[in-house]
Amino acid sequence: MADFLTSQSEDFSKWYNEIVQKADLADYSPVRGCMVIKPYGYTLWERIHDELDRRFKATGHVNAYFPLFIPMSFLEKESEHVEGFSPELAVVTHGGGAELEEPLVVRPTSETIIGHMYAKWIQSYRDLPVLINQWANVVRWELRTRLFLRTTEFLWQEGHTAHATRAEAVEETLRMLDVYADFAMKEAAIPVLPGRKSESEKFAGAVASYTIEAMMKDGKALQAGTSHFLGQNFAKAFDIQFLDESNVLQYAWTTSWGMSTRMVGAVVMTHGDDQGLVLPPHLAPIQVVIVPIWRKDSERAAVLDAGRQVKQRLASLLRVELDEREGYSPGWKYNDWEMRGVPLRIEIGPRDIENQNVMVARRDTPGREGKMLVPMSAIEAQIPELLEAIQLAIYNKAVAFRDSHIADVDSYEQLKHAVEVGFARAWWAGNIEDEARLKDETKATVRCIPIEQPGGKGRCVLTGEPATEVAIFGKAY
RNA sequence: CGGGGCGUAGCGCAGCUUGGUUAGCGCGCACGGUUUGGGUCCGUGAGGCCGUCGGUUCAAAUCCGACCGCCCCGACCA
Repeated sequence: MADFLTSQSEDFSKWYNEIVQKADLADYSPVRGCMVIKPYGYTLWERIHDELDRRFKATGHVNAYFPLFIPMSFLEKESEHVEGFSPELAVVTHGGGAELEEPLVVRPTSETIIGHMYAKWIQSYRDLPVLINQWANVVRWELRTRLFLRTTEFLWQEGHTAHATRAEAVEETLRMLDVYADFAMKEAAIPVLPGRKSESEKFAGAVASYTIEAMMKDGKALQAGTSHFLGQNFAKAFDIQFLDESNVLQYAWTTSWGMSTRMVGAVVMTHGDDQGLVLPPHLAPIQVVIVPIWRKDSERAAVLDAGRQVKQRLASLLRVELDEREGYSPGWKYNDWEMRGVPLRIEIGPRDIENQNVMVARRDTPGREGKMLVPMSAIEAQIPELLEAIQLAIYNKAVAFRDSHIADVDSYEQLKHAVEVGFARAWWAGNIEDEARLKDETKATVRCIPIEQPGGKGRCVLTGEPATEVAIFGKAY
């Protein structure tokens, strides 16, 4: 594996683009910055969708769908919100062959239109909480794009909730942050740092934004999911009011939270290697691929039959495919599935049938060390276990990488050095101006103020003033 | 919008400096055979308005100009 910490960022881009291409995840579209997600890439997104959706349902959320078009005036109702998003809006000015009276914005996010609907739906404290999620596409006209990480249009889910009290809304915000962190760690095997966004990095219109930050293989930070406490800002802008138990008119407290197709990019950049994609077993659309091997036509039937039997025995336990393609050598197939990141490969040939075993190869351990013989009788017991072992192994590897590239620093000089090869962790009491200075001088930003704090007091790494919190600093995507 | 690179077959590229046969190579694709335990090998074949427009010239992929587009690095980015 090439070391991207010391190399140019062009090299990392090249490596990343190659994996996306080799693994057959996505393609460029005729429209600049818009990505075509190919079938295999989409199955990966479906896995992410399913795992997240399961968690949303388990926390009492339901799905709904809101329109793609939002009247421009809706965005203008929340001043910070429109200010934050206006540079990146796609605006529809014509429809039905005529100029529209009011331009329509292609949603960059849906707080406004959902806020408008919630105002109609919420009258009483009995209507609360409203816990709705939508799976949708959004458009943000970014100047510079990157497959999966920042595309003009992307798929995501956005949850929007309304609550009767501030405490409930704050609790919801943190609960969903926790859902994201849990998903990232347990399913995507990506270690993340949950924390609060700094003032300058928070969502336009939020009271507080929370994030899970992951470290990519070049030491840069990727915001992998966000959860916002919106206070009463949007409720006031859209008149989301209700009568409480004592017949007093109150503004609701709202939250929003989202995770996007960017997660696919995060998986690539966290686990991928020179050979291609490496997928965590829990997310892999295909967890095990069986490659049949035969030399003579006379062996073909028996080998395929054995392959089908193995597939059938495993099918109820995991996602398994048998590669029956004609005209490709086993070596070619190995390579093909390795590029696609399939965690386990089972090879079955005449020798294996004779010895009543199968050759199993781990994607996360290339070469001979990743190969082992498993008795045919033990596959139901051992293959799922192996997948769990891989899931754990790649997570631990990612944790080890990240932790060895986070430096605790207590001087600005050390911070500058640390963010060149990873994250820095230091006391922070800076304001927006200090953050701007930090970015100018180091290209790094406050990635988050972690939920887990060491306690005690220190001196701000930039200004030297007293500080009560530590922050994570790094360069971001 | 600034800096750099590049537009030639589906993909990756050579040819351009010094204009001149029918524009080439690798991969991929189609067909036939051969092979299959780490990307088999051989043969045959299909596939091109050389980014667009204009200029110079007897003659332009090649020289000149303009434009368009793409990639990378910045700026921008909850």
